[in-house]
Amino acid sequence: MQPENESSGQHQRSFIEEARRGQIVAATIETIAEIGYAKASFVRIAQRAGISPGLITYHFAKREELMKQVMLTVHDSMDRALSARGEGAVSYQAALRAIIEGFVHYCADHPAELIAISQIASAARDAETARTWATEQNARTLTELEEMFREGQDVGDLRRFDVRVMAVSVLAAMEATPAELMTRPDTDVARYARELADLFEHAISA
Amino acid sequence: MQPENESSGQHQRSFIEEARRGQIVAATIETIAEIGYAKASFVRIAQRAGISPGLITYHFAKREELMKQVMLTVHDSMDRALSARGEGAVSYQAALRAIIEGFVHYCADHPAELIAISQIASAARDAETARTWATEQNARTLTELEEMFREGQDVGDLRRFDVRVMAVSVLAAMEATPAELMTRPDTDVARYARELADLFEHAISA
Amino acid sequence: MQPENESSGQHQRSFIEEARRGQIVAATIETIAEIGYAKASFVRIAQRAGISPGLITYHFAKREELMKQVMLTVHDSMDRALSARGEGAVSYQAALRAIIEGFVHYCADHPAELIAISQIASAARDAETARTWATEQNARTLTELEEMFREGQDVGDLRRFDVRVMAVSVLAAMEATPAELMTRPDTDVARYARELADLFEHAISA
Amino acid sequence: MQPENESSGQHQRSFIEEARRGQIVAATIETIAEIGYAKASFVRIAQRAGISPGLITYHFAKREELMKQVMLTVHDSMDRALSARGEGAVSYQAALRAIIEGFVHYCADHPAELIAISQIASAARDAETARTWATEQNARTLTELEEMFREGQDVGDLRRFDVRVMAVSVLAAMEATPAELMTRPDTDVARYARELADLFEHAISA
DNA sequence: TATGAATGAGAATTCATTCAT
DNA sequence: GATGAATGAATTCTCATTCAT
Repeated sequence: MQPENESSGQHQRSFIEEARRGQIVAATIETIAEIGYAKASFVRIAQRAGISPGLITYHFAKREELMKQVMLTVHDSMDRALSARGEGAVSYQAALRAIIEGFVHYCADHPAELIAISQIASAARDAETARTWATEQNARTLTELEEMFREGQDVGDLRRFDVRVMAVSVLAAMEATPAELMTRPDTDVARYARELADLFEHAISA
Repeated sequence: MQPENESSGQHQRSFIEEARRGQIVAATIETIAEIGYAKASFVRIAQRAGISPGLITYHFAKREELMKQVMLTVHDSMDRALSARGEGAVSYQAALRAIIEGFVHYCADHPAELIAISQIASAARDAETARTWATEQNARTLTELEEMFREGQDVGDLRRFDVRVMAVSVLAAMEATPAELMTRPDTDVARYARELADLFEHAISA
Repeated sequence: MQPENESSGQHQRSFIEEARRGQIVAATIETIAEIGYAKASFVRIAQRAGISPGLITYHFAKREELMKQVMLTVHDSMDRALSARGEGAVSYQAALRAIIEGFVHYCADHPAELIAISQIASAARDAETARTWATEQNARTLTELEEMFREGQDVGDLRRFDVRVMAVSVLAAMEATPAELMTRPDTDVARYARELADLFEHAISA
Repeated sequence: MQPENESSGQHQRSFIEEARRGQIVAATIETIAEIGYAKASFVRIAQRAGISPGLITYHFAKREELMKQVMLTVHDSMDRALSARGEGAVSYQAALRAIIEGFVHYCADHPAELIAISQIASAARDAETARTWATEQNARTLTELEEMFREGQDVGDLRRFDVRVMAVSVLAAMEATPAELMTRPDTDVARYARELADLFEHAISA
């Protein structure tokens, strides 16, 4: 059992512990990407990490905790990557383009991460909290997109359309990217990103 | 001995056998929709169908085969529903609209089916062939869409865009529908369908 | 998974199922008696019963259920043995004597059963419900003894003493019997029973 | 290397070592009393003591040794408490009363200790030697009681009864006290002690 | 055809104990 | 003396699949 600080909740982690957790998370991502969530047992993950299965439980009290950490880690990494691009967009069209192109490029650069979180998100087994978190995260993203579209409509930059439908479709199209890039590894990523942004630029503009 | 239900042998099925298979498939769909793929064990499915677990194996040599049959059955049902609407479209825009609206309405009318196939498609456990088949089916659908778009561009009805990106996005947006309808049960389906079609009409038109 | 009838709760058991359950309960009693509760794993119990460990889970959904069934089975057997003796006691002293002597003789005849339930009752692991049930059963027994003593006092047959203390002590003394008989296998059981009854006859009589 | 803490070697313990052992024993008692023997892992005990799990093994070569030390410590504490009361008993009845009342009051004053040793005594896991020692200790106590009763009978102060049965029953009734006090926290301890002593005074007197 | 008892190969999880630091 | 990361064996439980009936 891990010395989880019951009171405050967080338990100050040592350097070595943080490193192990990172290593385990990385091994989990790779394993899921390679053999799929359902076959990604602790034994398999541990083999890849070169540790004993028990050590995973030592660092992550439950399988759920590990999976949630994978989610958090990947989303965090993605957020950092996207926020860099998002700065300084001069129009609603440009802002959406930044989001879409940023996401596509992130997918191209981190395929395993994307596969992992998508599989965890749709896994039924020992991923309840991770899935819940992902759902909430998704809801937040949708709300932000809706808000952006609504603003654009209010100032007259965007045509009148159902902002919810648009937001859902944009997100769906972005999330289809990893599978597409995996299916067709020769895809010209920059072009794909540009075309996807073009598509929705036409869809939102008057 | 069992009926050989593999590819080559094919084995002419009796009426009662066909009926049982249909019953089992239906019970599988309901079970997955209700408790999720991971918990949909043979015992659970058999309970719902009112039969013994052994009988499932008798009719479907492997779990995979059952799941693949679920996929085939649902897609077949969906194809029949869509082809009815698709007839007599007078433009590429109208044809796409027929597909999109048909799909959305199908989702609203058959939620369990959609949940089932989406869970099977993203399950790694004992769904290899089903997933492979779904992937191929997806590829066929994409190709058809691409072809349609290309024709529209060639005759000058549609603007120049990357037909692959468009096809992937259309499919992704459609497949996001079931989750959206589940999350927001009060959605006005007809309006959602119309708006989604509008979106892509703007995206493809010059 | 076992076809546990969720609605009514009970699930009509077949003859063969009942037989297996009985066999597993018997093997559990023997195993606990021999190597102790904590070492009585499913593997050990199954070995003794000559079945596979999985079969135990098949018949008893949780370890707890098995342990509770052991409790119920033993108490039921004991009740049948005691009620035979209890009939026709002509005084409060005689009634208590019947209980005490009956219990002691049962201990002598079924040592393994007694060891098993005592270990389960004091086990912390996967015996929550069984322990709870035993506690309640104990409480009921104590209440019955108290009631009997109170009546005897009211009619003037018994001296005035704290009925609770007496009930607790009688029960404790009886439950100490199995360990004593185990420690000293040469004990003259009939004499032991008689002496124990004598002891409490002196204790309760004026 | 560790301090040899086995029988023969014995190893003169330093002050700090003695202090640590005492601290660990105390933490063990508290932990078992609070969460039960089965859940009282080294990690839990160490948390309560504010030390690392490894340190427990450092001071107690095996888990068994720790549990035995708990037994020894509690019994020692109890012996000191009882011997104070036992001085100056002027009759066999008075001597027995001193023992019984002393024990009951000790139970009321040190509930955690009693819970701990009773759980250890009935635990099968890693408590073999502790249990063995407790059994022997019990045997010694029984022998002393028997001896006392025999003397009383020889001088004619006590009636003729089976001294073994009486000793076993007295001990059993005493050992039932902690559970009773736990079940009924409002019990008047002094009264309970007096009544229990009364009970056996009647049982042994002519 | 159909049953359902039985198997056996995993799965996650727990934890005393070890050992490099 | 003390730490705490790491191990590895053991545990219960799940379930597709088999097979005697």
